[in-house]
Amino acid sequence: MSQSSKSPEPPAPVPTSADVARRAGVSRATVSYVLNNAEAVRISEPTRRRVREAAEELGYVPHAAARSLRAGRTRIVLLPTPHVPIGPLYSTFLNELQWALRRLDYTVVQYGSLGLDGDEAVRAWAELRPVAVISLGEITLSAHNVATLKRAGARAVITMGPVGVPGAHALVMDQQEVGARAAAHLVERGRRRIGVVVPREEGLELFSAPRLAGARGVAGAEVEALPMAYSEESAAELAARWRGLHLDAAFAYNDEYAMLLMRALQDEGLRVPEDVAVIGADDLLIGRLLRPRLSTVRIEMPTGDHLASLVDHAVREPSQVTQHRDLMAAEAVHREST
Amino acid sequence: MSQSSKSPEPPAPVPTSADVARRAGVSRATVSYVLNNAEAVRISEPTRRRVREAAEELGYVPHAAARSLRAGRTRIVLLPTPHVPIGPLYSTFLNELQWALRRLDYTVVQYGSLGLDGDEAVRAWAELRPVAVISLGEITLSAHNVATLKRAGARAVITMGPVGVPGAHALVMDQQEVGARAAAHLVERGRRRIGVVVPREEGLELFSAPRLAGARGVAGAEVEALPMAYSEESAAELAARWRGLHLDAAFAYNDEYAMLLMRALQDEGLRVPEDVAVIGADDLLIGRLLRPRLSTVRIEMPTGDHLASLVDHAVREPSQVTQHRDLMAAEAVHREST
DNA sequence: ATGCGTTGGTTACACGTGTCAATGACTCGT
DNA sequence: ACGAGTCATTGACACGTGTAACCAACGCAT
Repeated sequence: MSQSSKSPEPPAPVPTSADVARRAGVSRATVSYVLNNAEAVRISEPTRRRVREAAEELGYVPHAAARSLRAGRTRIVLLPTPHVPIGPLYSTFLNELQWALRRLDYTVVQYGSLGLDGDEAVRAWAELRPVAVISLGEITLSAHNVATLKRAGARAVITMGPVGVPGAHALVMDQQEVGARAAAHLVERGRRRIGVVVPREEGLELFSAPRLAGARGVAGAEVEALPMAYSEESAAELAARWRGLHLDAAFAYNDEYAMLLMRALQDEGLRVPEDVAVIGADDLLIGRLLRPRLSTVRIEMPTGDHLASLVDHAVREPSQVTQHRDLMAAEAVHREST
Repeated sequence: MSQSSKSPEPPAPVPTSADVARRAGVSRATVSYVLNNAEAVRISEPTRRRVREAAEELGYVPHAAARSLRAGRTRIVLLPTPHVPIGPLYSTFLNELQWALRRLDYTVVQYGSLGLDGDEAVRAWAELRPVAVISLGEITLSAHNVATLKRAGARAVITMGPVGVPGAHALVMDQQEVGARAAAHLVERGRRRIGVVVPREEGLELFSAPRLAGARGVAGAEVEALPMAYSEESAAELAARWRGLHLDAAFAYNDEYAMLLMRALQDEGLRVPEDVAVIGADDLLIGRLLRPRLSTVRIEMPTGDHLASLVDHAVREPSQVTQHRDLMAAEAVHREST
């Protein structure tokens, strides 16, 4: 609509610091000094003003790539995110983390592995020369991978997977704990045969597999894996054949899956918790809205700000010693469904 | 633990293409040609092999910043995200979008406005020289802002807010429609005095305000705004004073808020839908689990792939004509709570 | 007049890459 | 034997920035 003039396409090249210099009648170096508030060099106040005005008038914006090329380092934090919504708990955590990093003046780059194998994915990451990498464990990186990243300028490599990697700071978040707490809770309350609901959705194995394994490891519990998709149909289908499974308890990947299953079981005429105990995970608020109220496993996640400042610290002080911290705490919360 | 040698700190500088050239015994130009599979120039097969091997052995990884500096353009898509979890519907949409963009070989950069005013935020964005910007409307950008971004190399500026911006491709997503549909549905069913639940959480006004306004615009409805936080306490508090409000219906920002309120109302002894009709929005799966089943407004969002390919198209063919497309369709879904 | 510190600025290089134009080495047709 | 034409490769420049080293002019005491 508001097409400019008839001018065909002189794309009005983006102004550089040289343009600013010309306009202010000074050298490019002076421009750089002024705009970066360099204190080591003395520039007279009138000149400073002229430069600032020229920059303003031209709408000058420095070129981040050129800048970090010259500097030899970036402020990029790479955050390879899984390509499936992991659940509300992690979504909010990631969101929080991003903002905390942004506040510390980092540039957060989302980068998926995109089906590449580990080495290729890491190479792709390294191209950006990130100053830090926070891997959630979508791809498990080898010691060699960590070395590659570090040589490419990464001063901190943080893995949040279930297992630490040599050379990387590890924030171990062992999802097994979640499964273990849930199963233990059920066993305590006299249940023996536990069905563990495993999402059919791809990409969630990263979290669901350890949770299942954790449940398996609890003494006194026989567990059976039950694949189920996140849909009413799938839940109904599972509920329909429930009686034949001879289970007295269910532990679902998630409160959402647990709610879905519990409703389907009730619709099937099964009583919760008398006939079957149901427990979820993540302690979502909505889990408390059903009746009976859903028992769950509360997970103590590190706060986004905390992790961000930890990253920041690691960047400033690239301590040789690779720290391992266990940041996960999980505890069963008894409500009414168990 | 596995501290390397006693070597103090020779940080083993990251290898450049010059290093590869030296090792392969060729010039840097050749390396570039080989590694980029340049077809215009013919390089003998043996040389190609030598170069590839040298690169492999050194673990050479090109420097993205240098590359895009030279190229004069990037593949960065800037995605300024609101700093509050907007809701499951949008979370999954954004996630989908990111992956779709990644598949098209774009680099997605999350960048928050960080409390800066519009101009400053846009300047910060422009530093990255993104090839495209997808604004969700967290900050409303002026025509001047769009011009700034375009001069900085953005070939597509896409706003998803409620209103188009001159110069930008606009994917209008008018949230008012949602409120209007909800209110109309309630009026149709004989309700007159509608309480609209508005989240207390900051940052959601972006979505909640238009939805409220949309409800206000419906003839035959008296609407009252009811602030409520996303917590059981807040919901209970609102429910406790419900009778005094003399309302016969509630429209909540979200299915989640609706569920929270509905449960609180029921706990207060009010019958749904007899005493009060409740309708939510976003058509979340869990909304169907409560009894009565929650009525809602289903929102037809563009798929992530669709938007991504639209971005891609806009980047390749920077059509002068700025398109406006209305991508939002909303319809009320009647279940049991209204 | 010479030496010297201070003020206010500039010149020149480096960062790592892509690519145009030029250059040898070889083959070939006459 | 000699220019014409391919083949394989290289030298040199540009992209936009930050900063160390240098320099002109000035004031001022020797």
